[in-house]
Amino acid sequence: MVIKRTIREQVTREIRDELVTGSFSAGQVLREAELASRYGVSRGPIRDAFLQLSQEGLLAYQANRGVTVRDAPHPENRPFILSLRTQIETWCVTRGLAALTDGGLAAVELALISLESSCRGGNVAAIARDDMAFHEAVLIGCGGEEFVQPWRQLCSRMLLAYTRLDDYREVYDEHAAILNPLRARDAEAVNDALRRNIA
Amino acid sequence: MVIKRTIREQVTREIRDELVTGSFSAGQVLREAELASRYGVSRGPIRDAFLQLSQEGLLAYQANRGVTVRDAPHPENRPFILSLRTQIETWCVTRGLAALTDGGLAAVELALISLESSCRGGNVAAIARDDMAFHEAVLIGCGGEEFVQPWRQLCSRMLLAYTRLDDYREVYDEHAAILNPLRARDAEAVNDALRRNIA
DNA sequence: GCGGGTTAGCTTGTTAACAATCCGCCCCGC
DNA sequence: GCGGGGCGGATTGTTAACAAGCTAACCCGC
Repeated sequence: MVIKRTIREQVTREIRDELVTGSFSAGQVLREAELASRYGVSRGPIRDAFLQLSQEGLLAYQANRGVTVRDAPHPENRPFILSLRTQIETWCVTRGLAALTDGGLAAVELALISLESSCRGGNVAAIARDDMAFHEAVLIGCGGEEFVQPWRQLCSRMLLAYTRLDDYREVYDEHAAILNPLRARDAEAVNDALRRNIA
Repeated sequence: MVIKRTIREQVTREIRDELVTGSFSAGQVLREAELASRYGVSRGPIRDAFLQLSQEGLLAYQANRGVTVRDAPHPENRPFILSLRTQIETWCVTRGLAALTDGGLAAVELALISLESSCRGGNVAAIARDDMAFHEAVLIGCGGEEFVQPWRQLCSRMLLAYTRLDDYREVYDEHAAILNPLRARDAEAVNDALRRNIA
């Protein structure tokens, strides 16, 4: 089944992937018209994507002057950002794991399958996307919908420094280690695995 | 001096104010055309505003089905959200207060003046706006630009439950109590005042 | 009466043209 | 040579028309 998406969503995802894989260099100015012709669409959806990616922290927006590619968070700040991210995930698990439904668990399992396939393929952008999607599935499964948006914002800019891709196998293993205690509803074990994966 | 802004920014602010003051009820569907004619602009900027406010967590966006007004965070989650917010602010102060420039301090002072005026006027939306602007000025003054966006996302949805407005005077006093130790570059005292204000 | 398909309308998504703004360059006066 | 004003190209901001999708009411067969 091919998922029908709006052009804005496709374009946003394309640009985000290019940003994560480093196709654009930090500080570079992105022109609406250029990307519009590259993707074969009009400037409207490109503008929407720029606006959204600015909110995600990947682009910096200035009125009448376009958007520039942002840099990864300052190295000094990264541990703190990861700490906030960890707190959100573990807090949601602690509070909501007991209420995880079979459907929620299935969503996490699907995310892991997709991640495995991406790791095999070695596509950096896909791995980064599936990595986040996995954690997001855990969050939502544990009733943390409220935290998805701020959580995503904390994560996305860190993706500009997504460097742990020397060993794809390890990425998969770490997430598999999260899924197992999840099945057993063992919150403490899940949180330990989460901390190991994020840190 | 009248600040020249783009229509999108004006409209975004107007709608945000209406959301904060409760002009729209949670769950209500907002129609692009209706707001466009109300503000006398075309649908374009309204769409942009919807997209941005969805990212801020005030609206829920569904493709082809428009946006609905979101509710304030679940009461159970609020203390944790406030905790995250407090951590960001105090961490930035601890790390960056020493580097606060005179210009940065002046920005905070200006924000306090604006807040005082809004408290006098009793305009809820303006108070909420200036309240956030004050904290944002502190963040930026302490070199926390990197955290402004996630911080803002944590705050904005809490504004849907902005209920401490029975005593405007107290709002002002609490912020004045933050500014004083800021002048003296006393990080610990600033953080204490911040915690008292946020909690 | 009831269920399913169809259609009409309303709403959002996309496009391309037009307006406003910005930036760099050149020219002119000094 | 140097600084300021303004001109021109390029880019973003806004608009209105058009396309696509969803919703709900209606009709028809059973």
